[in-house]
Amino acid sequence: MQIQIDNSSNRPVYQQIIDAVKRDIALERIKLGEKLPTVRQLAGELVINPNTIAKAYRQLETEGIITTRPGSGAFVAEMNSNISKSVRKKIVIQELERIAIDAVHMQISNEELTQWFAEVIKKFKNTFGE
Amino acid sequence: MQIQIDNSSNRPVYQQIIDAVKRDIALERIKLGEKLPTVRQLAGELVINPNTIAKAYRQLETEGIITTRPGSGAFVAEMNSNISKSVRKKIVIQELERIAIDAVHMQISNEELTQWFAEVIKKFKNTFGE
DNA sequence: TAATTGTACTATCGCAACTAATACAAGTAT
DNA sequence: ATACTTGTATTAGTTGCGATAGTACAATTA
Repeated sequence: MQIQIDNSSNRPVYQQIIDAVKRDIALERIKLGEKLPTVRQLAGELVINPNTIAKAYRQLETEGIITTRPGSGAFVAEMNSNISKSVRKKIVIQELERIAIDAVHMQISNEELTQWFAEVIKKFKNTFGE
Repeated sequence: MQIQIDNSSNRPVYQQIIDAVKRDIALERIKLGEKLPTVRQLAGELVINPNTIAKAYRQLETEGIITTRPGSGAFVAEMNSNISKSVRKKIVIQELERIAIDAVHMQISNEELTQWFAEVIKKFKNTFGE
């Protein structure tokens, strides 16, 4: 787990931790069943309040990304999305549209954007759904 | 200009207005030089404080999306991104990665995501850069 | 039994978002 | 010229979120 907190970012710290965990799982840097750093340990490393880490872990558990057990630790859970297919599509499309809009206003060409998309996809190809 | 404000959303109102204007421009619902609703008019329609609209317009002007003139109104400006190419790429890649990560955890397949991407792109194909 | 781990709770601080009211400056219409 | 419209600026106050701090609890591990 290598997490870089950007204090100048307007993205909340607890959210940056959630982002990092999700990213590392998607990139297979941490795998199913592996243990995450403890709340207090991560808090020490990053020099932030343990409550902030706890908040991130709590939300990750709510989302089904990890499972936690007091006395034991936090572990990477199996992937099984509890949201319905239609809702998932809605969410993703919404995010894709925002990118497209941003790209238009940045005067990025259709071809460029498509190529960048392909590059990104390649990075995660091992962990996509079946 | 048809703007829908979602008060239950955690996205700030002024940001939703910015999103809507950018979207309508990217979809060619409003075109170069056309006039936007006045601050007070929009505030009346959406039943929100004029200052909130003003804040959105001010930021849109800063980004170069619109030009405003007191006494006259706000108008759609020409598209010319002032950010460097490398920075633009960095921003877009970052957004694309976040989507990919979300998609992985939602167990969306590579093929599905790619198809959705293509669908979205098609909507905006007229307004992409050259 | 003692140490570790995640959770829960309360209190506090700082900041962003939003509302509100008002005044101002620049353009438009007559 | 005069009156109106338009975006801007300023100040003040409220609300909610993010983060910190300290403490206590429950479950697991050694």
